[in-house]
Amino acid sequence: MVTLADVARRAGVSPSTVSYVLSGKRAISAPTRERVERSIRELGYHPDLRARALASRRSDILALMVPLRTDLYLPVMMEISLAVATAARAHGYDVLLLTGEEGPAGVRRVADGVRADGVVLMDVQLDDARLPPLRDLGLPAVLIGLPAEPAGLNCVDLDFTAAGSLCVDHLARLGHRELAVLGEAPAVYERGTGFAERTLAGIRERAGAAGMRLLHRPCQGGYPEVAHTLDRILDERPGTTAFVLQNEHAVEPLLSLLRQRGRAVPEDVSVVAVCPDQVAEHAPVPLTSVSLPAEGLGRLAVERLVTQLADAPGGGWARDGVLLLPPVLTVRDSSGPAPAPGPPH
Amino acid sequence: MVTLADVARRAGVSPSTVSYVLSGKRAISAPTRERVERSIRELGYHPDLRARALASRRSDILALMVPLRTDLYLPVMMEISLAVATAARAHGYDVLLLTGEEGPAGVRRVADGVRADGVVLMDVQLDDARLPPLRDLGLPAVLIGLPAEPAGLNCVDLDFTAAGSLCVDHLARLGHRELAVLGEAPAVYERGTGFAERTLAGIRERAGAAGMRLLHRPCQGGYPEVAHTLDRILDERPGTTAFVLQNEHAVEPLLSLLRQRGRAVPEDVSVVAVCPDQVAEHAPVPLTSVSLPAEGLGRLAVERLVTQLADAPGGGWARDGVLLLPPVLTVRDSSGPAPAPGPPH
DNA sequence: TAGTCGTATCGAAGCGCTTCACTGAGCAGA
DNA sequence: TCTGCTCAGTGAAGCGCTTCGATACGACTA
Repeated sequence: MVTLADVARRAGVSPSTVSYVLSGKRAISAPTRERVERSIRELGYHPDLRARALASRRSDILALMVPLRTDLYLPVMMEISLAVATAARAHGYDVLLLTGEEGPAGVRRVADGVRADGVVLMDVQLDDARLPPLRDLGLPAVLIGLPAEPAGLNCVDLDFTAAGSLCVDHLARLGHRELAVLGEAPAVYERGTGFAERTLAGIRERAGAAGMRLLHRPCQGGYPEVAHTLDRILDERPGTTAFVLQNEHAVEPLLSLLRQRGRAVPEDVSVVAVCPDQVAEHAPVPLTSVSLPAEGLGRLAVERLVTQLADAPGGGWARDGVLLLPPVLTVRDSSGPAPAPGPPH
Repeated sequence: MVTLADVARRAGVSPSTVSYVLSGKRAISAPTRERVERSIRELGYHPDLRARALASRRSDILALMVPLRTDLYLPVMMEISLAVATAARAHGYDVLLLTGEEGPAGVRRVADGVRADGVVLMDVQLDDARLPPLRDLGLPAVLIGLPAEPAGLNCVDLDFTAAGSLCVDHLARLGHRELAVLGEAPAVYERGTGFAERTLAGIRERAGAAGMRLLHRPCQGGYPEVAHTLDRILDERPGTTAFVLQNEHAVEPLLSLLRQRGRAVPEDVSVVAVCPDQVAEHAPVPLTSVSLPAEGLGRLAVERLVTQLADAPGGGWARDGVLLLPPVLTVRDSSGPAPAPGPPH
């Protein structure tokens, strides 16, 4: 193994000089730099990152805690993770992959063992058990999601409240008066996952303002579950002409079942979803949707974390707090004017 | 920060003793061990993993290279990744997340910088550019997938050839004589992704032996693409009564389109898929399928890598070479006896 | 000409842990 | 009684890099 000392010897300089050439933290004359660089090239030297991490007290590693859940939509989690990895690399960091399974213990492990300089947390609950250790240990962090108490925390998320409002605005403008929300799985609400609640809050508020009737039903993905939920909705509110959908697993079943029930989309019923563009575009009927900017969230999280690390290497707290991305609604084929009131189906 | 030296001082022993208590590499008398352990507890000591990595020449980190592709089925990649992370933790390792984007350079970076003790490679091509650096640098590795030249490499994969055969056997036994294969996206074949070819080989061989007519069409996911491919197939071979499906993105569209075309599943047409059980179970018609054991592959890869590291810490090559998991076919609702020959549709 | 400053480089002291060679003490066998 | 073990524990030398003074030297200023 070639070490920095070998490089120094061959270049006829001291090790510190080589180090400074590498880090650029001190001025080095052109001829010396050249000699060192040649020596590096000729020996095929690569710095040992472990030694660097120990001496410099920074590992150039970011930890990423990915949820290990079956009720979330994996492609979104995957896309965020890959965006985090890619963005981190672009900033010279590597990414350590932790699973949500580890919970607060994982945060402690990383902080205590100084494995990473900072951490990105996904799938943040309103009352997230990982936050106390984060605060105690002063580990620089960015959350993708919004806890109940975000004070002093660096958070990034889609503005789901505004997203919900946006969906309702769109439907209200089209003349719809009876709205049903097909939400995430019950477990998602039960464990206090903020984004589901926030979307609903946005929907509720705007529906109330617009004088629309509203029904909300959590819903597991899968045909039988969606069928059951849909039938209940149509039974209780036969006049429902609009759906807001926040569960990627329910997209195919819902569209398929609506057709089976004889409701044409968008002629009889409009559907607006909150989901990734890819899902909206590839649905049997391309969906009018508010896009879930998975890639953007991942990238943003890394950028904020990197900034934080540069500003306060020790682990000072974030300056800018919460950043909510404004939602964007794209009109596709699944939404249209409310049908003229006619005889119930 | 509490260091090992602090612990030693408080316990009244030398640092090496503390180290040995921690690692268990030497016998320590019960009373001494107790004193050290108490001292650790009282000081809240946690070893600095960077320092440990430097001194012990192992980082207890495994690198995982995840593909960054849009034509693969993300949930499978995600499931494998999470299984790798979980299994690694169970063996005391952390996981470094690399993206396929980095290619051979990523392998070099990890090896040169000694960031990880070994690497798990996903999405292995027949002629994979990451293998030469792997061999040159002697980095312990396990591939999930099978390259063209697996000699001396530690590989884990589903036996896709056998999986293909199994599908055909099942259909042949049900009396089907005309078979169509809806494969992965063309790009997947073009870049030489072994598993797609191997499945096809298994199908071809067995179809030939059974005297079945066979048609293979690569197919992108999505409705328009599947519709186009399906129509071509039914046009060229109107008598087709059986489909083998190897593209998760095509599941919903295919079933939906078959129904639209007036072909009942399984009465008129049987469909057998190679896909994760979850996909098969949640399809509109639960699919007879050969399961893709994503979780198992991830776990297995880690176990083999960990074994390899224990056996030959320096990075000797694997002993057992290639391990192909036997495929398992589960009969569900999408396959049935071939319909009696009748007038073409 | 002496004093001052800035620049380029060096030396050495770490970073916190592991590990090897060694020391004593206790004990069995001869 | 002496030898030869084993068992517990110690000390010190690293692991390969960073970083903080200190130094040497030429160029300016006064």
